[in-house]
Amino acid sequence: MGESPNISLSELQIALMRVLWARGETSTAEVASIMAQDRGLAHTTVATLLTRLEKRGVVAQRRDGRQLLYRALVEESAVRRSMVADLIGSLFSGDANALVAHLVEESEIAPDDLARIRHRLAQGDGDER
Amino acid sequence: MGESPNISLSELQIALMRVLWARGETSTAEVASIMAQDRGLAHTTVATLLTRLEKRGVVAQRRDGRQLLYRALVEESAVRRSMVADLIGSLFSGDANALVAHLVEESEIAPDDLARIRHRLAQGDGDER
DNA sequence: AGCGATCTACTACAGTCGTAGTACGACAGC
DNA sequence: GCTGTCGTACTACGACTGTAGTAGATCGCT
Repeated sequence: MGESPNISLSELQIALMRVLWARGETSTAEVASIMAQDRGLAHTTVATLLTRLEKRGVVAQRRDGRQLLYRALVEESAVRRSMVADLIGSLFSGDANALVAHLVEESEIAPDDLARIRHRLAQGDGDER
Repeated sequence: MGESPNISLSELQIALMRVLWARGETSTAEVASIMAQDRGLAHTTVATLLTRLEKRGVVAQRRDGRQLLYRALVEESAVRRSMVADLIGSLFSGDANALVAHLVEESEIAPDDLARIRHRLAQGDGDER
């Protein structure tokens, strides 16, 4: 079964998805107005992007009157999983720890945060929100 | 001055770079034979890839007789920095800690590793600022 | 000197991406 | 009912990628 071995999206595509992830089923117009606001994209551009994502199977499209409503078919976590794995595979020789080490070395996170994260995960464990 | 705000490379390009990073100045033939071995690429393909990287300014080319020798102009750490930052920016809303949390949640690293990494970095400390 | 092996340079081509215009159908207001 | 508006569908186009073939220069060997 299973889909989604390799869901890699561009920055822009992720921005689109982010809207769908946040609002669930969303009309082209709505997505377009957000993207227009955020980065001045023409709404035909957004429509094009969305149909492409649909053709790719990462979103589903449903018609409502003459509008199209889009809904994400992949979850954000799946995309994260896939893209992070790709990055680790290509840039860190598959070693996730090396990525964390890199983050600390580049001061993207403070060493203390590691402890904090660890605690948070250790106790709050049954996450799911 | 300054170069390198955004050095984003594809998986394949990284594979090429990896060779250059590992061996320093390397002839097309050498890179090509490695890539042929690793993923069956024709060596004209590799040559094309290398010239493209050169045009992009990420590697430098030097002629030795009729051969071309290539050398990386960007360091692996710079690419890591840039690509990891991009990923965090687009997929984790700029929150590096969220990336680490993701790694632990997806069991890409064990919680204990965080402590281990922290220790390693704490003592070997090369913190810069 | 000629021939084959090498190597680079140039060209090709399909696929994706970012970006958007144009064409056309439908709906709402006058 | 006609007209402007809104929305989708189709087309476009240049850049970049992955992939490689062909042409042409060269070098070494017999």
